[in-house]
Parts: sequence; C-alpha cells; structure tokens
Amino acid sequence: MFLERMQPFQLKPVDFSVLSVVAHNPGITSRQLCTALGILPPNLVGMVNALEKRELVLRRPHPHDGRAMGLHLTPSGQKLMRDAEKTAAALEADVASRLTPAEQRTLISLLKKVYQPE
Amino acid sequence: MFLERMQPFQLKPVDFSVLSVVAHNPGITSRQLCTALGILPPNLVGMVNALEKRELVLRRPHPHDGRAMGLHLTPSGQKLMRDAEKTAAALEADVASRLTPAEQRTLISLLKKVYQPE
DNA sequence: TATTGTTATACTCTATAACTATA
DNA sequence: TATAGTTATAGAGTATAACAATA
Repeated sequence: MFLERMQPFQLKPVDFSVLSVVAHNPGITSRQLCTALGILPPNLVGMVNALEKRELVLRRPHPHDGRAMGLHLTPSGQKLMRDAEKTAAALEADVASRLTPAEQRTLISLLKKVYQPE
Repeated sequence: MFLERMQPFQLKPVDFSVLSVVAHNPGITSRQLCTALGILPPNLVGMVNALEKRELVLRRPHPHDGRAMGLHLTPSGQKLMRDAEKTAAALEADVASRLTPAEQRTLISLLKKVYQPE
C-alpha cells in the first residue's frame, strides 16, 4: 500500500525515509543519516546522488567540519515531501481507522509484550 | 531468534521451509514447491542443488510425468528436520508464552482486522 | 502447443576493504 | 591516529528470457 501511494512521488520507502529525516534535520551529515536509518555509508552515496540529480536534496559543506557534508532539501524537495508526508499520514490514518482507539491501544500493548528480542 | 536457533542445523529460513514442505509432501514437484513457497523456479534450482549436495534431499523421476522430478528427504534429511521442527515449535511456544491464551486470541483477531490488503 | 526443469543473466540490496581529505 | 565521504567490489535475493525434454 505504501509503495502504491508513493508511486506519484516516485519514492521508494528508503527514499522517503532519507528525505523525511533530512527535511526534519536540515544540515544532517551523511554519517548521522546512516546511523538514523541503519544504512551503511557506501550504500547511501548512490541514493543521495540520485536524489541530488532529481534536485530534491543538495550537499553543502559542513560549517564546522571540513570533512563532512550537510544535507538539505531543495525548495522542490520540500514541496514534494510536504505532499508525500501528507499522503503517508493519510495512509496511516486509513489503516488505523480499521480499529477503534481502544483496539489500537490494545494491539500496540500486546505487540510490545510479544516483541522482546532475546 | 529463528536464525539463531536454526544455526545448529545450518538452515536458512528458506531452507527450513523447503525441507519442511518436502518432508510433509514427499514426491512434490519443483513447480508445486515453488507455488507453495512463492519462489520462482530458477531460484529454487540452486537451493535444491545445495541441499542435495548435503544429502538432505534427493530428486527422483516423477512416476506419472516424465518432465517432472519428485523431491524427497533422505534419511538424514528426515532426522535433521525432526530436530529442526522440534526446535522451531519450541521457539514458537516460547514466544507465545509471553501472552496468555486470551491475549493470543485477541492479538490474532486484531491483526486480522488491520490486515486487509487493498 | 503447453509445461517442467534448467541455464544464463540482470537488477537490487547489503556488506567489507581501501582510498582521500580533513580532524 | 581517527573520522567523513567515497569508490570499488562481492555476495545475497529476486526477476525475466530462452532452451531441451516431455506432455
């Protein structure tokens, strides 16, 4: 369902995540982004390159660290993400509405109870 | 957790699934196995080759269809799967025991209610 | 003509080693 | 010396096309 709803934006899940984290953390470095998303640095390079080619993000030199690059959304990237995040929120609301608020709380509580990694 | 518990048997999840389906459906053809597991035929070949090299499964000509091969577990494959399935059942019981039977029923019911693919 | 098993192949995802430039 | 970003590369996982043997 997420794939379908993101098709108008031509965003894969990982692209959405990258753009969303950058949108809410402008100037974040590649390293920090990798840590936040559980992506390895070599695998992020190509994604950012592609998003940069689409003029959705841009790399700017980091103000305090000459080695690092700060990531930012372009104006068109910001516009795209406003719409994409609205769509994602609508999807979540659609799915959540299948349960009453009480059921939602029960489900989350039971899932937390079963999910205890050893 | 499944990966860890299957390590003594050197079985990846897909290997466990293949061996389990063959164990309970001796003589099943590659096509049927692919349909059952959602695997594409070209991608099953290598898995069965590897399991055959480990002498866990064997391909025998199909009795009624000269094109097809019937898949069977070897004696050592049967022994391995008896232990592996016991281990898998124990894991499932361990996780299930984190909820009371009533909670288990509630969780399954709520999950069924949210999971309605569009 | 259609199907089974197979080969070859390509594309994606993920992972590690090593380089460069800065710290 | 350690770290950030990058390159090259290797290994899984997954997908399609095409072929030989058989139906």
